[in-house]
Amino acid sequence: MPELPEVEVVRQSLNKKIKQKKVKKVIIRNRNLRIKIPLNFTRIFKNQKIFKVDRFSKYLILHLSNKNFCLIHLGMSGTIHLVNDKKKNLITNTSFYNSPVLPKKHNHVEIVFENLRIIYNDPRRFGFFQIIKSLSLLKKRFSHLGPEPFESKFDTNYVISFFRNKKKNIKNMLIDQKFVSGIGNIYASEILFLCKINPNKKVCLLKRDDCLKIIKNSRKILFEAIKRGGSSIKDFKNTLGRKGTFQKKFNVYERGGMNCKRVNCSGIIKKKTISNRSTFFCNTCQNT
DNA sequence: AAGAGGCCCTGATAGC
DNA sequence: TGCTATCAGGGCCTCT
Repeated sequence: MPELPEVEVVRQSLNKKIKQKKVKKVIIRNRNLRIKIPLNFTRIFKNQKIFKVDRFSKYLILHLSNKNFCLIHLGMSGTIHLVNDKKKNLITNTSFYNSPVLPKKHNHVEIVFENLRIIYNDPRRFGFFQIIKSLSLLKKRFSHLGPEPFESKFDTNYVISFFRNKKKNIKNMLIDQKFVSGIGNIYASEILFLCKINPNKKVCLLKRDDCLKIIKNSRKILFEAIKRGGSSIKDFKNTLGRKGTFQKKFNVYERGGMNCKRVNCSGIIKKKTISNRSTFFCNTCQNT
């Protein structure tokens, strides 16, 4: 579910709440995630301070005072809930996907602090926790990933040379984390709409100007999405939880059959499955 | 060897 | 009301 902007919103919220806090204990409710939580997992956290909460791409990184790093990936359905233990069961000012009511099913991990705990919930179990022992191993862990859109390394030279001789379509390329990290299925469609590039276009056919637009609009979309607290697709019944509002700004995603929002364009938004992922685009202004 | 497709898993929704 | 089929924001593995 979460792409870079949603993970960043969670990071900001977590960092605010648990930075410099000492872990009292970790409770494993269900070890079964994409990577099974190891038996020694709780021991590594015991009495450690969380230096800070970082992020790379769609991965959260907890910096522990014993120099270990804890990666958290939310997969498709992972959510992190902050619970204020002082006021029993009241969820505090929460991070991104929180509902004001604590989920009863699919809680996997609880990290307990003084008067506060975070609860990881994940119905589909595509997310995971992973301990990384050192900074060099952390770098190694991410070595297969391309730069984030915001990095200066993600420039025209990089994009042009990456696209050379590649027959992949641009939609699949944008969600390929080896090319660029953090863009997922929603934002790929939104970025290409701003670029006026057809998602089926083979990347080797893109011009220098197209590459420039891709860089510019990737940054623009992700930046705007973060600013608006991310995108919330499914509307939960509870309305008190804090949600993102960027879904209101979608030009194409989930707008199949509707009119194109671009001024002076009379096109209709099409939904097309590309490599088993739904893709949305305007059949008129994204015709190149 | 690049690129497409299947699969991991549960829940919500649509259609009968 | 209850069945079945389809789909969902990620990433890894396998096959061609």
